[in-house]
Amino acid sequence: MTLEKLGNLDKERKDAIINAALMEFATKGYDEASTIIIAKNAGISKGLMFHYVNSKKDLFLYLYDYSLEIILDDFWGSINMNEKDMLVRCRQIAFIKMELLHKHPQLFDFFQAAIYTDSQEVKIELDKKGKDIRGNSFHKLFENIDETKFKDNIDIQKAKDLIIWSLNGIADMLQQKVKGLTWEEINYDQLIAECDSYFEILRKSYYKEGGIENECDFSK
Amino acid sequence: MTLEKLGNLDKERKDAIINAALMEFATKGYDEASTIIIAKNAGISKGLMFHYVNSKKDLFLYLYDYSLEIILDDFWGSINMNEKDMLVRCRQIAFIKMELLHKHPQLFDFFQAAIYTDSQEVKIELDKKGKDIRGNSFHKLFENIDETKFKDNIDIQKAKDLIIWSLNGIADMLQQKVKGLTWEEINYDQLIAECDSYFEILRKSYYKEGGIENECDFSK
DNA sequence: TCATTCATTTACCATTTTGGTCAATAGTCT
DNA sequence: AGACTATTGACCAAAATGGTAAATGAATGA
Repeated sequence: MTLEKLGNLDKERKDAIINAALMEFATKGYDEASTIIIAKNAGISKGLMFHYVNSKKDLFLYLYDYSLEIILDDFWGSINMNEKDMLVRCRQIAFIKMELLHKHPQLFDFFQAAIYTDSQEVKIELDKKGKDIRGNSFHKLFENIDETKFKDNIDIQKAKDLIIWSLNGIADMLQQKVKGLTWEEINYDQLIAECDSYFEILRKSYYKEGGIENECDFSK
Repeated sequence: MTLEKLGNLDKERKDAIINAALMEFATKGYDEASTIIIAKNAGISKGLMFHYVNSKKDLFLYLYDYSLEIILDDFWGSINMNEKDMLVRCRQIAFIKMELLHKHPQLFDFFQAAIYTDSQEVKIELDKKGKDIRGNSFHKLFENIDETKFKDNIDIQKAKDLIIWSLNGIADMLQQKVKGLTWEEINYDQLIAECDSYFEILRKSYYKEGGIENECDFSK
């Protein structure tokens, strides 16, 4: 979804509209979101806003693509896919996710609202896009992993699953601890330490013993 | 939240109202749900429905308590808390959850809608109740666990966390596989086998070696 | 048969809110 | 001044909402 008129705007106004819309949709959901409030918070009249965006629906879908692009670009720009150690990559993912959450809190809030919206008007098209992402991006995350590090007596694919699920848990925990805090209030070192202690256990659990210290580099 | 008038009704009509309301709220969310549709699907007029339930809000909160009670009773009635083996208990939880999902699909759908509703009208009271449950019930789930089975060189609490997160993943996987299928279409044995292969890995990963066969009883 | 009481319906309401439009205005450049 | 664009805000038709209360129907009892 592209909005020509909005795209050719000075950055300031464009951002004002986008931010106002993100916030409104994030807090109220699609149906309850009011176009007049968006316009007001963007500092323009409703009439002008509808001059830039053809309809509420288009604006919403535009925001979805826009947010997704920013987040995904940021994500794939941050992650080092040369790292073949599954656990180190997981560690990266956990922290990148946390950082993204802090860098773009509105975007994440918007996404949560977008995903759980019931509105028939946008749900179908949202589902379509969602499927693509989960299909495309997710399994890319764990491609090219060095499987020789895993213990021999376990099913490696299933072990990977378990690690991914554990990663989800760790990331959620991080997210909860960080929620609402400012960047300065966070004790980053402590967070890293706690996080690493979990990965340490995962390593002991799923990797072969020996050759640990030198092979597995936990530095970022 | 109790609704006197509704409680003193013949079961048939009461159920009709409850089911109609559950479905409507589940599919549309609180705000979008229409009282007239609920009444119609329950086979009565709107006027009569408002004679039984004072307001839309009361009906919604009543359903929340009602659903929760049914599910929790069923859950705690099914689980064997004498089982001290963490992994066996997890296995129980996974399957009970799956069974509950099949027994009361409407209730789960309703809950999902209820939890993710944005409506200011009910959100506050919902949050209140939600906190109680997570605080009370959840940590009860993993009380009284035999910790001697865990490996000595790892932090047991963290290992428990990792197992719980893995359980979440396993349960979600089960849920997805079972979604939409009828009870007969499900290859239960295969599901159990797959599930157990994950728990097998978890056992190898987090428990001490030896004494496995006889100590860990995977029969239900 | 009539009256009373209950269950139920139906017509109605007051209000709110919505996304979207368009004629009028203000501002800017030549 | 005149031409052109950017911007406003009053206005709309329509829907749909939760809730009410008078009217109707059914059942009971004398």
